[in-house]
Amino acid sequence: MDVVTWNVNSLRARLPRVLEFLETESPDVLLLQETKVEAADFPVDELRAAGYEAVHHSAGRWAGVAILAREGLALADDSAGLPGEVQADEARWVEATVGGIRMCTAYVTNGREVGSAWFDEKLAFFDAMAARVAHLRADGTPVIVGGDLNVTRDDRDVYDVAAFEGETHVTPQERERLETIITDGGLLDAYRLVHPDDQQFTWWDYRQGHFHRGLGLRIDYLLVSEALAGGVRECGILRDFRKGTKPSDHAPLRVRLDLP
DNA sequence: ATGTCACACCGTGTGTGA
Repeated sequence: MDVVTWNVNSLRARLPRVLEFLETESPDVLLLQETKVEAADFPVDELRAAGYEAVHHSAGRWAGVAILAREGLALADDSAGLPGEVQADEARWVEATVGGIRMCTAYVTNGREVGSAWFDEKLAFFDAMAARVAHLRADGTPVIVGGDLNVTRDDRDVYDVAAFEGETHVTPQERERLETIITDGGLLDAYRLVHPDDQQFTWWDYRQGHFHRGLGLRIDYLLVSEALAGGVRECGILRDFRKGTKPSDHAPLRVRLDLP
């Protein structure tokens, strides 16, 4: 099974690239973040024409998450929102079951400035995520949590640690919470599982030619239950989709796994 | 160099969020 996570930075603006992706890569499941679309405007028909069913949690011009599954795969028991999240109207979490796996996707709050109310909201969102994945673990259902978690796991995931001194995405508070999500959820970071020593990024600022200069962060993740980890064959970042016409500032991240 | 992008708004630029 191929599962991909991709922050598309507006599904309407990115629809041509998303349809291109579905056509050329034909993932089984595509987890989307920052769809930035009203629920009534979600492109259900275009995606169905491409052979994909969707569930989504949409809140208009900001945030928004969705799960796409290839036709023929049952996309069941979808649930929008994260229990315990502070801003329940922001559309940052949705989950559904596909192929016996509980697929969860998150678009974590940016946090803006360390110490701000937005930063506190970000830490609270991580805490709610940890509680949710612990609950799912207790249920015994295999889980994949994918999304833009807006935090680097460690310094290898940052192009220049000095450039991020005092900034969000690199603080111990954020990183400790990511580790707690991984530990409490019984999860593994699929990219690190396959690439224990590499430095590759999933996001590059649009400005200053950062992509072409190789200046990015690894802030998008696919976290898989331990029960699935043995089946992981491949995990990689599809950098080509950060190139070309009107790209997102994030590249898709894909895991290929054999189901237990 | 806060240098890009996307969205809303009666709009042909400005504010907001990333």
